[in-house]
Amino acid sequence: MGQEELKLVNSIGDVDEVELMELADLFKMFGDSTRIKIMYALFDGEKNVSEICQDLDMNQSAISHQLKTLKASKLVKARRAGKAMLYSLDDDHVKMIIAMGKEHIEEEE
Amino acid sequence: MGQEELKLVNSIGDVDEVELMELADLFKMFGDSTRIKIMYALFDGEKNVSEICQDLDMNQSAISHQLKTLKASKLVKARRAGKAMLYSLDDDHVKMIIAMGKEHIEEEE
DNA sequence: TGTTCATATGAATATATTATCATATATTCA
DNA sequence: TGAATATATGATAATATATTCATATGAACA
Repeated sequence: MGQEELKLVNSIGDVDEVELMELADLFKMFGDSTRIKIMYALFDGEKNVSEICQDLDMNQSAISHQLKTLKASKLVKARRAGKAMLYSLDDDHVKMIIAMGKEHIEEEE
Repeated sequence: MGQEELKLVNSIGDVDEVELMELADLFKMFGDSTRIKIMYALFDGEKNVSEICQDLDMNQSAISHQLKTLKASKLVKARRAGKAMLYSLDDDHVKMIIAMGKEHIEEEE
C-alpha cells in the first residue's frame, strides 16, 4: 500500500450515523450502471450531452436526468459552450473510487 | 498520491460494458445505509448477527437479508461459532473504498 | 424576431429494492 | 429427544429509483 492509502485508511476513525448516510448517498451514484458509464465516458475529458448519449446509446432525457444527480453529488461539473453543455468529472476521487471497485472485482477467483 | 494509487488509476484503462455493470453492482452494496453501517460495524473485527442488530438498532431479519447480499458480493464472510454466526469483512478494499468516499465528502466546502 | 438546435424538466409509468412478518433451519444443552 | 437460542429465508407490502414522453428553456443565427 502507498503511504497516501495508509493515511486514508487510518483516517476513517470515527464516522457518525449522518456521515454514513452521506457515504451511502455518494456510493449510490456509483451504484447505477447508467451513471457509472457516464462517469467512465468522461474519463478522457469533457463531453457534451449528445456525445454522452451516443456513447451510451441512450435517450437524451435519461442522460440529462442522471447528469443532474451526478452534478448534485459534485461528481461532474458543467459549463456552457454555445448551445451545448460540456460535462466533465468534478472530483479527483472518481477515478480512484472506480479503480478500487475494479480491484475488488478482479481479485475474485 | 502513493505509488499504489497511481498504479490503480492508470490501470483503469479499458473497461467494457459488462465490467461497468459489475462495478455498479458492487457500489450498490455501499449505496445503502444499512449495508454501509454493517460494514462499518465490522471495521474492528468480527461480530455476530445479534451484535450487529444492536449496533444498528434494527431487526434481525433485515440484518440477515443484508448480510446475505454483502456475502454474495464477497464483502463480508461468515463462520459459525456454536449457535452464532460470526461475520467479518472479506475484502481489503472495503475500508479503502469507504475512505475514498469520506475524502470526497469532506472535500466539499 | 422567429426558427433551429441542444439541453433541461415535470409528470407518469415501470421497475427495483428494502423492511417486515411469519416461519424454517441449525446448534446447544438439559 | 425436546426445549431454547441464533440465524436464515420466503412472501408480501412499502418505498425508492430510473426511464420515458411531452414540453419548456436557452442559445445561435438567418
